[in-house]
Amino acid sequence: MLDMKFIKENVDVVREAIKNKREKADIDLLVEKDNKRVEIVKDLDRLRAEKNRLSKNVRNLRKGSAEFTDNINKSKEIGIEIKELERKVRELKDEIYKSSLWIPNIPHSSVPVGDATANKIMREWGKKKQFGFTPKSHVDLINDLGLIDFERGAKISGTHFPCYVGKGAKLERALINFMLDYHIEKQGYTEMFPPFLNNRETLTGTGQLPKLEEDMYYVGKDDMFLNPTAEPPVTNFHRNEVLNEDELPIKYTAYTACFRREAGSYGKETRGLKRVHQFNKVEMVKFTKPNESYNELEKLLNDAEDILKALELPYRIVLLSTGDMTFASAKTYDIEVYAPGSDDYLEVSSVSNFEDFQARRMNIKYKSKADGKLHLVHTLNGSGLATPRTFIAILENYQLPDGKIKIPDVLLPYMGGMEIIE
RNA sequence: GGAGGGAUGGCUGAGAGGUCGAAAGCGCGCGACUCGAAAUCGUGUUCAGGGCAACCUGACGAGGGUUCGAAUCCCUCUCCCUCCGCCA
Repeated sequence: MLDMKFIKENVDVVREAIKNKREKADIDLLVEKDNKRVEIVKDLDRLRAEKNRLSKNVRNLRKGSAEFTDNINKSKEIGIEIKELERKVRELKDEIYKSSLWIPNIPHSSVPVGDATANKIMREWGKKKQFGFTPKSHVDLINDLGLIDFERGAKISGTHFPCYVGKGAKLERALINFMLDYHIEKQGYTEMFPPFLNNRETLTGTGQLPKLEEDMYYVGKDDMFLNPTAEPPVTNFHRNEVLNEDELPIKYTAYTACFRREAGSYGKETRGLKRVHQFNKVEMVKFTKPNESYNELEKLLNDAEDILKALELPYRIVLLSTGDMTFASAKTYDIEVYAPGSDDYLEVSSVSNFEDFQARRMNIKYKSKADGKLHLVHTLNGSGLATPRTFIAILENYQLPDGKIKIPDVLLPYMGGMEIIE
């Protein structure tokens, strides 16, 4: 959510952002409504002031006197008028609030304008491995080695709900634990293990709602949603709080299962692990002071990259264009890992600065020592990393000529001594 | 699911129809003391809207009601806590 004052003073900037982000929102109607609101509030304030004067004065009047009854009658009349205006203001505020939830965040000036083709590759890391043979796809490796049972996963739940088995399950768990430990021990994040079900307020706070309601799994009986990423529960941890400036930046990391309908996004990614309804992800979330958030964004990106470096997987950093980034983000980097089996780059992480967009929705502030006032914090998050495509990258990059998989060195302690998956 | 208790400023916690935006303590800011710090003393410190200065208005979980006047009385809802039951 944007500040209404800012919107009114920068209508063109907001309009441009809506256009560049391919969103639809009637900014003119919103501004008109808020102007109307202000007009009514002015009338209301005037009436209230008058009524307060009368109420104070009534005690100086002799009970039963003409002035006394006159005062009370006038006060009652004004009271009726006030109630009517209050009702109007409440309605308007409600409409304004609901509309403003559909105004996207404004992209940072460093973000390229355009659709996905305007995305900018910032840098690449690592060397693509040269195989002396034709590398297999992860689907074949998974099936040949029996790491994931897609058919039985579909039997249990439905298609695109993979069921990891045996060494596959172990590798998945190793990956999660390795990433968590890395963020906690090497990068100073505080571990969190949040609930997987989120209420509406939580998902509105981080901006998934109202826009993405159809993309989430909904538990109607309790009006809750399975979390699509750890971002909502972890960021909302501090909803409606005033944070201590000395504690900023606050850094959390959390593993959660993530649930997404992925409606209408099939095509050629119907097989394997590239796009699934339930997957595992380790997420990092930061709360920072406003002037530090872009510096923290770069650090967050580096923290995510460190995981791929430790796993020795080649990747590249992509700066997303205005049309490709999410509703709430001001600037987003994607990290794409190289998968030789399909000779393709796969998105494994998305690292974003939301500035104060989410904080305003969630009402998260800190008290500044500089001016003694409350200010909204900036929130950031990044995956570190999503496991399915990391899993793919490990299999495809670490496959041996005989179809076995060599375990990356950093995962060895988590694999109970297993060095080769066969 | 049943029975009680509660929701007040950054935090803890008083207040029980007008003198309450709200005692006190903590925290924080500023000043004094100090080589410096701690401690101590003094002093300041809620948030939001409108003019954007004086000032006006609103907010004591949310909404509604009673009253000239509500943090304070009544109703509805939400959330939290305790006990019992149920499930694990």
